[in-house]
Amino acid sequence: MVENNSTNTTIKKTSSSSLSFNPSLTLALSGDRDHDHGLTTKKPVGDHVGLYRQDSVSVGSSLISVASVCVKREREAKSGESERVNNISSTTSDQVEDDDDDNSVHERKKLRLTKAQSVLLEEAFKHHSTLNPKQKQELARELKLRPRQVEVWFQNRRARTKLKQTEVDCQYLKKCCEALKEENTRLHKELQELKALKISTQPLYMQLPAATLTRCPSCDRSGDTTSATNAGSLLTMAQQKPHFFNPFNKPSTAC
DNA sequence: ACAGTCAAATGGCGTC
DNA sequence: GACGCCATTTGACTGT
Repeated sequence: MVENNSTNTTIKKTSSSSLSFNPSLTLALSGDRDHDHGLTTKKPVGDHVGLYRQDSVSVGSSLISVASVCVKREREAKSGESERVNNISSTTSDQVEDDDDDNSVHERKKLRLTKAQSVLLEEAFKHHSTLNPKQKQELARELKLRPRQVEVWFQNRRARTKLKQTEVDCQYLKKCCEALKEENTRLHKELQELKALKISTQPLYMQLPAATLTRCPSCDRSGDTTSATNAGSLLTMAQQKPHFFNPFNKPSTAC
């Protein structure tokens, strides 16, 4: 994929040797970079840059013409550079698609959309996050871009939206996690308090460490208090007093 | 000069 | 086969 980047044409000598690039693609002048980060380029640009300083681009139908005019003027400004560029850039988007693969030069020059193009694409995205072929063609025609470029822009835009949503979800889950941790800590504390309370009211033999409470040989019930996972089961086990096997007692008296 | 960021573009893969 | 999604690459640009 190769684009006719006017910025490069102005600044980089490499573009002069790449006039066989697909000239139908529109590229933002360096002056348009301010739509990305609110900053202007520090590089020198051509005389036609001023044409693109349209910070107050309106949305809606007028946008289309704004974008088209920008693109058209950009191309007109480049008319002196290459006759071929001029010829093809004045063609329709259908023709734009034709030379997708035929250029032997496949340097990957990156397109920078103009602000108007970006705004129009954003507007379109607000209405539908995906485009049907007809919409794509139409949008591409309005923007003087190849349909594939419009398609790619929408794909990347969807990816950005998804990423943003993932970040929002992540933040929400983090908050949930924090809340659950707090709740868990609180419940643990409560459990300890209940255990302490329970033990202090139990008979002496029931306060023996779990290790000393072995399996009752006669009824095969466990006396291991570690299996009691909550205060309720603790209570149950306490009520089943005969099944706690005290090794200090004679087996016959265990149960 | 270099690292970091953003976004256009590519290629692979799955789905319809 | 066209299309969308995803991971990745790559070029343009900024900040230090």
